[in-house]
Amino acid sequence: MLRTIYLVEDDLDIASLVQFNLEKNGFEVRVFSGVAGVLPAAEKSQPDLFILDIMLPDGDGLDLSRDIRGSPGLVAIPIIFLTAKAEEMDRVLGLELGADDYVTKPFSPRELVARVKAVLRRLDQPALEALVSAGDLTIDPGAVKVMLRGQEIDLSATEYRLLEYLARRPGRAFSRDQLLQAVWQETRFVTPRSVDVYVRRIREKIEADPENPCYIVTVRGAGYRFEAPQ
Amino acid sequence: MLRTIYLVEDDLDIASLVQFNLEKNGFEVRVFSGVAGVLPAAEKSQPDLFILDIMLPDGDGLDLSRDIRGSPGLVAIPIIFLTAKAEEMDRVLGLELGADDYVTKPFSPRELVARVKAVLRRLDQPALEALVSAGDLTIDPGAVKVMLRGQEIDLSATEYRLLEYLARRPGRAFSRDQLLQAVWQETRFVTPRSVDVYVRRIREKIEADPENPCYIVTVRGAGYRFEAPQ
DNA sequence: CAATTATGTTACAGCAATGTTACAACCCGG
DNA sequence: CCGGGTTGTAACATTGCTGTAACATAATTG
Repeated sequence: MLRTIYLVEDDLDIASLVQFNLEKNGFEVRVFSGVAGVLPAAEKSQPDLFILDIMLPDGDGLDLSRDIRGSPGLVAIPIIFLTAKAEEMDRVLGLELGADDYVTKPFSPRELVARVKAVLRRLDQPALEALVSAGDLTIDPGAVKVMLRGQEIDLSATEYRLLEYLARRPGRAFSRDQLLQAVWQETRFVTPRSVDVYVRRIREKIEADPENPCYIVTVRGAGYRFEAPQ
Repeated sequence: MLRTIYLVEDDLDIASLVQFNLEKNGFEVRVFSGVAGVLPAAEKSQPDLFILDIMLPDGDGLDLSRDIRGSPGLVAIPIIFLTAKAEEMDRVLGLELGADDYVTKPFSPRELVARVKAVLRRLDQPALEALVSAGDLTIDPGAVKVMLRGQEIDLSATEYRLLEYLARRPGRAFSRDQLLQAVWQETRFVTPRSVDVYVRRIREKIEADPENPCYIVTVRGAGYRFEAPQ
């Protein structure tokens, strides 16, 4: 999907540099050299992201962002600020206008592109990032991290995916084949028995007593089920 | 259904920005600028979700969450934390306060709204497969689990399949051959008398008095029938 | 009431499902 | 190209399920 970015920047050197780099990365860029005209255009064409310089000849990027946040159709569109000085950055933070990120000049075009992608990626995946908790266990899908009583647990990629899949669907039993289908993408060359081995490995890491598991319980004849203990 | 969210945040700019965005998405928002008064109000009106800033003028959001988790009426209500720094996030996870998610400042209103929705959606996701109930007995086909007066009953795979088959068709009698056909796939090598044995085993596990069964009753000359007692 | 038939009950041998361990192939970063 | 970690499988161990037979008991019949 083609993403459109509104870049509001009066310095033409910077503007064309940024524009070039963003377009090279597959974004459509529309450049404004001042506050004027941004809001009406945005309300019409609904960009995917704003990059706002703070100091502009005909106004203030912060005021513009306030207008954006005040417009019902634009309130949710992410904003990245460009600031020349640290003090300005403090103002951005202080105002808590829902800035999604900020970059201080001088900046590298690559860094800015990376941040643009990060912000858009983050907004694409919000539902997947909510914490999953059960008993002493907390899974942070955003960080791809598992905590047990405050201690980080080291899991391999497959172990993590299997645990997350089960923990997101607590109380439901899944057959080995279902798990292979969901957690492994290629089910053809993988034995259902591999699931047993991975369940064992996870139990070793998260269960107080791996012989009497309370998180991933065996459902004889059916498969495995994740349970929130107690 | 109108969902009520308690927002505890001392920065009025942030609070009103969040309030505006949540209300725009159909939530009712009640704003508190500090810890004081939150708990009594919550115990009265039972909000659907808390959003807690961690640093507050008159206390600590973490302490407040501890109180929420300690109150019987509020223990299950989800909490999303607002944190200024990543280190604070680790504290949230480390303390095992049952956080459902966290958002670090600066955040975009859209992201926060998305996370609120994700948390609420996750909570009212019921088992996809409907429960089968009869008397003190509840069968959860999704979990492949049988509960008797709230206690989980341990059944073997065949015992479970037979009980589920009968319980889904209460009041109807089935011959041993019919049951073999339905519950066992291979009827050729199995004696009809095996059904008797399995009925006995199930009775031992679910009947108060296995000699006077009230769930699986014998229909002399015909087979067995499941009944909802009382 | 005895004979007959249907169902209940128990114990057990065989075996299928799962647990467990070790290992070879593989991948990936240094 | 080397070393550490990951991955999937095989092989063995173990658990407890499974179905049957044999006997016990209850219901039905004449």
